[in-house]
Amino acid sequence: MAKAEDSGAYKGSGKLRPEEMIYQEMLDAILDRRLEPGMKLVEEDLAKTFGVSRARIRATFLQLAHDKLINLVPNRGAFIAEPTINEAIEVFSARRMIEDGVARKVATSMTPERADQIRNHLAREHAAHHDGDHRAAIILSGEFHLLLARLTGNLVIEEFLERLILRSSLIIAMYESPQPVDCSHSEHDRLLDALLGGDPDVAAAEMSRHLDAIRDRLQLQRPKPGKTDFASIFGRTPRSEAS
Amino acid sequence: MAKAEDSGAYKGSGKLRPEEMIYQEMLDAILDRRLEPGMKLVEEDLAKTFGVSRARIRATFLQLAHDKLINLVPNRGAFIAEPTINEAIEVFSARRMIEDGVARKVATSMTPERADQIRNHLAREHAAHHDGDHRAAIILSGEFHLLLARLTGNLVIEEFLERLILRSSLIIAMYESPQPVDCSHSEHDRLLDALLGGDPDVAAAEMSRHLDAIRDRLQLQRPKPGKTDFASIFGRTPRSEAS
DNA sequence: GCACGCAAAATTGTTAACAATATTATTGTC
DNA sequence: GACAATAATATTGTTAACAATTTTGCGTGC
Repeated sequence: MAKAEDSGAYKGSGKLRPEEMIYQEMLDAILDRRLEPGMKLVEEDLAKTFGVSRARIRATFLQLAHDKLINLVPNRGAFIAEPTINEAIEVFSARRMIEDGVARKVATSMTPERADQIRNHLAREHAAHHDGDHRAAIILSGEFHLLLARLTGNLVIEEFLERLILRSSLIIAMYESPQPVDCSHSEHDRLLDALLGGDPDVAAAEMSRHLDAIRDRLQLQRPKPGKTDFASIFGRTPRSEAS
Repeated sequence: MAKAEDSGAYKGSGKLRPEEMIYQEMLDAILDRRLEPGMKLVEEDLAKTFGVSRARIRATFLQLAHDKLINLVPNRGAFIAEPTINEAIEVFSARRMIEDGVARKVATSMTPERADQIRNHLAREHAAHHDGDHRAAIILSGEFHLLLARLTGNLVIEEFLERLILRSSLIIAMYESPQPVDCSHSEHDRLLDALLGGDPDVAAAEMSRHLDAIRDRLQLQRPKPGKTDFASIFGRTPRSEAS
């Protein structure tokens, strides 16, 4: 499916290191759910697919495992992560803890230029929604939060939040409700209003509400979705078929 | 100096995976400044020292680089990180942003058992100070913050803060003032009082003050210490010696 | 004496082969 | 026909050798 092709065109000047390219490709596949949670990742298959050595794939695995996007099991291999309900709750709780602080800082250091930057981004979000581009909308929604993190001017926070947002994307892809009631763009509008207000407490409260809302829109009651769990799909216990 | 020896005694049951052992040993060496900032880490030397293959060392490097404790330069190798003054400031700023939230959460979820856990830890900190064990004091001081993170019950926060505290330890080791006025144990006492008070705002304010105090005790005015920067050590510009 | 360039050494990056482990298929037994 | 033991296969873990790159040392010319 997602072979490496010849490529070299869409990545600009072609100076990009192949290792980052592979990481990015796998990332995209995970967030697109072309690679489903629980799926086994065989080193040699991937190596052949990308036309690199196993060692390179192994290094990429380490990176993905560090971001909690795959699980590395000794002697067994790599598997797409299957964030549990509890993990999902903890991730959004952690984000609230951090992004409250982000909102506070951004609210108290607002400038006209920064406000324009945010408005600019929101316009793109609205456009994606208008065009019905669900995938772009999800990505832009994440990048909105990343933009706020960047406005704090703190690279440490920015980098950590970037990873946490990626992890959130996997969680959302895994637990989102069948009919995506994705009204988060209007929540982002409200967030901008709060940030422009300049009151750190109000901004933090609005951020908390927003992140809780995202979490609450998820279908976090199912015991464990994903993978090829036919038993849950067909609502019966497995039995052997007649040969 | 820090050879692997035969070892096997101090790591308990001996079931510990060697990869984690190597990471831990290198970590200790970095925080002890047996490995100085800027120092080159040659793969083969380390491989022979620890009696493992270069591949294993390479994997360990990736982990350390992810924690920002070493720098990985393509085709050049690995170097002990030299956090800049700006990085130091950002790390403590990030910690304040996060640990304010931690303090808030701990203050509002305090129980007698948890209070005892904290008091228990403080007793160990005091003991280390009393014994003049500087190294133990620094480690325990970091673990105090980690304990609070653990009390939030959020593994995401705990793991991130663990890395940030390690990074802080490197920064402190690099920038601490010659005469270590390490009065942070009394600040931890005050922090406990604030947490017991139950007021989240008070607890957060006390945490902010404490982290700012640590930062302010650092000698963050020097342009760039570490390495073999003879020019700054001898206060003169380099010149060639007569052969 | 100093700068430049070239060659040698050291070091990292990569590949391929081998060993250890886990998974799957097969066979035999009840 | 179901279950257990065993062999065959597939996959991961590890090692060693080779290629590419950088660093170092040396010599030459100015």
